[in-house]
Amino acid sequence: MDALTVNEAAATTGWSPRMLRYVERAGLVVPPRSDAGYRLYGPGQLQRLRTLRELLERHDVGLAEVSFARRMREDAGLREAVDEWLSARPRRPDEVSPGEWLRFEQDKHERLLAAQSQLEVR
Amino acid sequence: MDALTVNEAAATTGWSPRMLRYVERAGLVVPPRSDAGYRLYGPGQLQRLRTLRELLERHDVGLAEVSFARRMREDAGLREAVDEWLSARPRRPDEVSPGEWLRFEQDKHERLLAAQSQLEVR
DNA sequence: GTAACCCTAACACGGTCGTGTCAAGGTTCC
DNA sequence: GGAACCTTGACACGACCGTGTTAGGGTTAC
Repeated sequence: MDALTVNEAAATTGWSPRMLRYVERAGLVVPPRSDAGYRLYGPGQLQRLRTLRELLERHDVGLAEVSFARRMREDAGLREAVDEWLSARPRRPDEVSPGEWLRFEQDKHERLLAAQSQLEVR
Repeated sequence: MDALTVNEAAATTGWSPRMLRYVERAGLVVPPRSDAGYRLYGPGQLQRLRTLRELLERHDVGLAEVSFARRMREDAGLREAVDEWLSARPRRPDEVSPGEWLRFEQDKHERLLAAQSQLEVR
């Protein structure tokens, strides 16, 4: 009886039931089902949901990105292609000035924060 | 004089000038600038743009995903956290039935194709 | 000096991500 | 047998991704 239904699992992991279904759809935590098709979260899945949550919050990552990391890990061809492209840095060091490529991610973050403070003020 | 301006570089790499600026913003191919601020694409950048294009097409990946792969490569903390989460598979093999987690990506693809054929018909 | 090019900033638009909510219908439990 | 739960499917919504386009203003080259 140590298997929780979706609402119970949500309550003990900090996700919403909606998001638990979404996480399943993304292939990240897929619980087994009862005969009637109910999701049954065991201790393993619950732990996995909690650590996933930590991972996303701590490193500002999205589910899609973790999914992509998983895809790279499973698909050797993809992994090699990406790795090779990334390691083929320019012969002359004319390309990336350090601190430049951070702008992209930072801008996203700033826009997000700006949007949030708008909400708070309201 | 073996450095091309943004329009010329676009013509020889298959990107649009707009996208060349976007790719730069994503930190993937950042050309040096002339005194006046013009982007100057050398042979190295041009090659990199062509191979990037191949990579994206061949593996159905987006710029944001390559950017994320780069981020994982630079940020050891992130890389370790993601890798650890992904390798911490369930003790009992009750979690992912093979072929299940493919649905997510496939669905995306199908919806995309459906949308595209709508356009063609029109 | 002027045509042709470059720059950034911005609007626009369909698609995806993350999330909530609601509807129509099965299941479980008293 | 009805309340309280579960299922899938859909609409909604703001933010982001990929992309084109346009506007206002410098630069280059003839």
